[in-house]
Amino acid sequence: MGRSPCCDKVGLKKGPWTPEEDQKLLAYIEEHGHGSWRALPAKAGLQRCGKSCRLRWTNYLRPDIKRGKFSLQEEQTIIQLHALLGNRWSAIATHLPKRTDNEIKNYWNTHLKKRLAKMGIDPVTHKPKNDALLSSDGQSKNAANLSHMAQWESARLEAEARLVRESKLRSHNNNNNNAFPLANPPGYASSSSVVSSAGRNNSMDPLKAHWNNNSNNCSNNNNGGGHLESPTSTLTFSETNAVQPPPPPMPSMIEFVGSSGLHHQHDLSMEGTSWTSPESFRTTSANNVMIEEGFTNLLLNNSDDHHRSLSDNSDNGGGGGDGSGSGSAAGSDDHYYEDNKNYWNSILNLVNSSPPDSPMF
DNA sequence: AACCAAGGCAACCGCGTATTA
DNA sequence: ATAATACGCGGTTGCCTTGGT
Repeated sequence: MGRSPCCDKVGLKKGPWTPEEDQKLLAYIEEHGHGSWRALPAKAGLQRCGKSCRLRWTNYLRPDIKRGKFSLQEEQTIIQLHALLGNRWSAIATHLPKRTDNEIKNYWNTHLKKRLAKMGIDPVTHKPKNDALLSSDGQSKNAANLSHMAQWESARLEAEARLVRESKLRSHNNNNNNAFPLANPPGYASSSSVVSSAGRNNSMDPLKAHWNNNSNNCSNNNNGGGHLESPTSTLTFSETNAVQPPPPPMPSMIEFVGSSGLHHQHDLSMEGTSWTSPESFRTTSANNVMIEEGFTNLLLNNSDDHHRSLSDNSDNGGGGGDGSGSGSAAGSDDHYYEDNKNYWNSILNLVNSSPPDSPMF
C-alpha cells in the first residue's frame, strides 16, 4: 500500500551515472547478485536509491543486452505484439530477449509509432485512422473485439504470472540452493524473465505445446470447426503437476466456442476460434487481427512486392491511408483470410521461437 | 560559426500489486 | 485482516546529439 520512500531521501544522487558508479554496481552484482535492491546501494557504496540501481542494471549494465539498431524482424515482432498486447512493454520485451522494455518503449515512441501514424494507422488500435468507413460492415466491431482480446490476454498474463510465481515458490522449496539470481544464467533476469525461470517448465510449456498443437491442427485445416481452446483455457487447467492456480482474475468463465460461429466455411488458421468473455461476448478473432496485420506488413514491407495480400487488393487504394480494404466486402474476403492466416502464422512463429521462460506463452 | 528545433535516449516518477510483518 | 514495505511497470521528463537555417 504505502509507497516506497527510497528515492525521497536526501543526499542520494540522481541523474546520469558515472563510469565509477557503473563499475561499483557491476562489481557488486557480479560478486553478490543484486539481492535486495533497497539494501544494495549501501552495500555497494553507492549514493543512489535502490530503484535507480535496479534501473541502471536492467536497462544498461546487464551483460546480455543488445544495443544498436533494431532489425526488421525485431520491428515486426514489436508491432505485432503491440497490436496484441498494447503498451505491455515488459511482455513484449520477453520476445526480444536482448532488448529491454525501456529500449523497446523508446523505439516504439520515437520510431514505430510515428511511422504508423504517418501511414494513417492509429498506433494505438493499429487500425487505419479513417476507420469510420469500416463500421458499416462490422469491422469496427471487430476492432473493438481485438481490444477485448487484448484485455483478455492481459488477464491471462496476470494469471500466468501468478502461476509461475507459485511454481517458482514450490521449486524453490524443493531445491533451495539458489543463493543468488546470478547463479542461474543471470539473465540477471530481466525483470520479467526472473519470474519465469523456475515454474515455467511445469506450467507454461504445456500451454505452449497446446497452442502449437492447435496451430498445427489449424494449418491442416480443412476440417473446419475444430474446437480450439485458448491458451488460457489450457493454462486453466489441465496442468497437473503445477500448483493449481487460483482462478484467473478476469474470467469467471472463459470458454471457447466451437465453430458454430460465423466463419467456419473458410480456410483459416484459426478457423472456428471464438473468444467468449464473461459477458458472453462472442466473435471470431479472425478478422480482428487481419486488418492490423495487413497494415503491419504494409508498414514493414512498404515497398515489398511480395506482400501479395495487400498489393493484390489493388482497389484498396493501396496506401496505408485509406487501405484497410474497407469495402473488401465479398470479393476480397479471400485476401482477408489469407492475411489473417499469415498473421496467425507469424504470431505462432513468435510463440515457437519465444524463449522458454517467456511469461507470455 | 552560431543558433534553434527536432530527435533520441537514459533516467526519474508515481502507481499498482505482491509480499511480509 | 490490515498496514507497511518492496518491487516492477509504464508514462514522462530532461539532457544530449544531430540536422537545418
